[in-house]
Amino acid sequence: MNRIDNILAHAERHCKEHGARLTDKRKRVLACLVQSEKALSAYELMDVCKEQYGESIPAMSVYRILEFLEEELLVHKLNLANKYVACSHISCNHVHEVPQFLICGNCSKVKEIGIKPTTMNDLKESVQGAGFELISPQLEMNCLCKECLAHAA
Amino acid sequence: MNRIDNILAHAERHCKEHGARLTDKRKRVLACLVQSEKALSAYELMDVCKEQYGESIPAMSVYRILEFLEEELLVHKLNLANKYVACSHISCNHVHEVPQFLICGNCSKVKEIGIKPTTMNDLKESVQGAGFELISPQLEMNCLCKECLAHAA
DNA sequence: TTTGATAAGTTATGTTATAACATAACGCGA
DNA sequence: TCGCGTTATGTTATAACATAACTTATCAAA
Repeated sequence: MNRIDNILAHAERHCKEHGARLTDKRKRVLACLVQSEKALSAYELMDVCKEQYGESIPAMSVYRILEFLEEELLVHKLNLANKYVACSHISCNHVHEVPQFLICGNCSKVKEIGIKPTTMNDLKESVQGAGFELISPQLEMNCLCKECLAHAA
Repeated sequence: MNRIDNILAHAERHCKEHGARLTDKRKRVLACLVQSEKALSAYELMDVCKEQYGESIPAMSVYRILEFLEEELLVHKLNLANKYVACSHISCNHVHEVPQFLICGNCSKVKEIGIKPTTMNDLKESVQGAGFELISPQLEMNCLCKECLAHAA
């Protein structure tokens, strides 16, 4: 059983546990995202599905499927880039913390990292000091990955 | 001389210093942003200019003007919200640091805050540990402001 | 006053996202 | 297994955000 199938199996089990249905289309969209290893827009995802599975899913459906996958925590939306990325912890069984994302501005590669709780707390304090409350401590940061940095240099 | 005029005067001086022209339209767009005290999309800005000055500026021009104002560091683009906000330090004379933004997801109010250098360094370390390099340490965070929190409660 | 550069106008189009309504598939109790 | 409600998907239209490419106007310096 390869990596992708393993992840999909986990995803399926995760959905079943609370009566959500990971249909074929949903599975296919998720599979595309997992394979791509980088963030894709809904429309890019449409194209990839078409290429990989010869099946065209209308844009509207892709958005709905992404919405579903987000609710299931199988996919994250990156608001900075208006793209979507598979959660990198699908096959870990632990409940994962709020993710922080590093997005390569050049190739859309995404890395999900954890941030030290103390750093996060410092941030929260600054925010509260300013009279705001973090809705979601999901930080997204514009970066360059090593490879693109090397190319640029 | 009121607050807005004061800011505009500073902006004008700032532009003059290196030969950039703060034209009437640019000044008007900036004035709208400063007055609004919250983030506006390019199209909202169009509407506000129309209301406030009875002048309609085509969307295309608004985008170009925003681009100019960004280069002059008079305006920041918030990628998280696809909106634009006036820099809150126009009339300070000090060179300002990279800003961090708190964006109220409900009313688009924006607060520009500084983050402790130590916190920022912690972040940078985490990022580098993951093989990425921050392009811009301009963080944008989805928040709720006090007022909206109170309303919601 | 010509000229060259910058700014603004105009039109077309690309990209991301949602609304609104129709149809299909699925799953459960009668 | 039939009917029915729920959920998923299809379809079409349109909103919202953004850029490209080309034209015209304005301004300031030679």
